[in-house]
Amino acid sequence: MTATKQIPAYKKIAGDLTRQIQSGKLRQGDAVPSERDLAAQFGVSLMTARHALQEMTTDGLLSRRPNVGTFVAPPRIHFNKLTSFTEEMLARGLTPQSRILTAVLTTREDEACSRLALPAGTELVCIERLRLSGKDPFSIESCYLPAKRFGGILKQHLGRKSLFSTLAALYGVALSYADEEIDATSADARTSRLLAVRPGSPILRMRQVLHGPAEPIIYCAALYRSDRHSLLIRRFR
Amino acid sequence: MTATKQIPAYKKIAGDLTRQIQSGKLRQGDAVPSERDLAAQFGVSLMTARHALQEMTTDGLLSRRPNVGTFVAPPRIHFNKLTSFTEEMLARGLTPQSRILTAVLTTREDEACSRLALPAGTELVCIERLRLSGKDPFSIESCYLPAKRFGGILKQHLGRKSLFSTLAALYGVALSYADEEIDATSADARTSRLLAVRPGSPILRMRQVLHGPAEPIIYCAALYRSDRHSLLIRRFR
DNA sequence: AAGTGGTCTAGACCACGGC
DNA sequence: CCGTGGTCTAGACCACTTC
Repeated sequence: MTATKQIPAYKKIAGDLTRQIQSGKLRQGDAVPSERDLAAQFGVSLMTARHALQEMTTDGLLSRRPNVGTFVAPPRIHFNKLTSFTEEMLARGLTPQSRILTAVLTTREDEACSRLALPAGTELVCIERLRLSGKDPFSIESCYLPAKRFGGILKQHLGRKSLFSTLAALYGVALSYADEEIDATSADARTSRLLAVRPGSPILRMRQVLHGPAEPIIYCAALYRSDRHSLLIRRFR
Repeated sequence: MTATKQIPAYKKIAGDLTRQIQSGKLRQGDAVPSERDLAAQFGVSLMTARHALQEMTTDGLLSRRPNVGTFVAPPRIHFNKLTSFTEEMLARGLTPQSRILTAVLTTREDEACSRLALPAGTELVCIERLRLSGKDPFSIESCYLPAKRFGGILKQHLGRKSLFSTLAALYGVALSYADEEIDATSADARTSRLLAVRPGSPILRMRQVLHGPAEPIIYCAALYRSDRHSLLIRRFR
C-alpha cells in the first residue's frame, strides 16, 4: 500500500526534482538520479520513476542522453515574456482601465473546461472584461478559472487590480508559462459594439491557457481591435 | 517473441495511426481505438499501446479525454519556431508547394527598406509566393532582400527549394532570430482570389524581419487564411 | 454495468557509452 | 563489464463517463 493521497507518485517525484532545480540545489548540466535510483529512493517501480523523468523532459526541464544519464536542461532563452494586461500598460506608461462585463459562476463552458483539462460541465469562474486605454476600448477578455479552487475571487475588486497579482496574493498561484493560439476573426454584433468598430471588422483573437508549475490554471480568450494593436514576438533559431 | 525488427512496436502503432489520419481515413474529432483495442490489434501490452497514444498526444496529433476516449486533434499548423515553410511542411509529412507569383528587382518598397534598416529607394529583390498545402492555398508570402548582396538568388529554382536553405548554401547566411509583428486584416480582392476566400474574410497578417548574427537580412510579409491556420506560441514568465 | 483513460507493479531484455 | 536509458510484458486497481 502506497497511500496514493490524490497526488500520483510520478508527480511527487517530478515535483521533488523540480523544487531542487528551482532552489538551485540542482544546476544546469547536473545529472539527476537515474531511473533505478529514483525508483529505489521513492519506493516505486521503474516505469513510475521513468514517467516522472519523461514528463520533465517533455516539459523541457531535463534532457536525457541514452546510455549516459539524465541532466538538468539549460534554461531556455525566453524573449517572449508572460505579462498581464496591467503590467503591460504600466510598462508603456499608459493607464490601464478595465470594465467588468461579466463575473459569474458557470457550468456551461465546455471549451474552457477542455482547455483547462477539466471534465465538461465543471463549474468555472467567468470574468469578462472590457479593456480600455484611456477611454478607448481595445479588447474584450474572457477569463475562466476552476470555481472549486478560485470561487472566492469574485468577491475581489477586479476592476482595479491585476488578476495575476490577485491570484498570487490570495491563492499563492505562480504562473509559469502560457500556450497561446492566435488567429483572425471578424467582429460580430456584440464585439463591434463593445470595441466601437464596424461589424465585420478584422479582429485579432488570442486564446491562452496559462499554466502554473503543475497544472493549467486559467483559460483566457481575448479579442483585440486589430487597428489599434498588434502582437510583437521575437523568435530564435 | 515479437521480432523487434529495429522499429519499436509503439512507433509502428503511432505510424499506423498517423498514416490513417494523413490519408483522411481518420478525421478530426474521430475516436481512435482505445488502448485496450490497440493492444489487442497489435498484440502488445497495454503500456505499449498507451505509449503510442501518449506520444501522438504530446505531438499534438491526438487529444485524450479521460474516461471518454482518444480523438484526432484538430490539425493546426504552428509556427512557434523560426523554421522555413519547407522545413515545416516536411516535418509534418506534408508536401510543401509554392507557386511563384513575383520575382523581381524593385526600388519602390520603402517600407521593406526601412524594416531592413536601408535607405528608402534601395534596390531589393522581391519574391512573392503562394503557399499551398496539397492543393489548398493558405498563405501569400512576400520576401524582400537587399539586391546588392542577394541579387543572384532570382536565378535559383525558388519553387522547389527552401529560401532558407538556398541562402545558407549560396551565401553562407545563417539566420539567428526574427522579430515579428502580427495583426488581423481582411482580404482584399487579390488576396481573396489567391487564397480562395470571400473578400473581406479575416486574414492573419505576419510581418517578420529575419536577422542574421549582425544585420537584418529579410523582410517578409505574409497573409494567412485564418480559417485554416493559427499561430501557436508558448510564452514564459 | 461496461468501457475508458490514468496510474502502477515487478519484473525483463536490448544497445550503447564509459571505464 | 557495469550502468544507462529505451522498450516491453501481463497483469492490477481506480475514478470517471456513458448507457
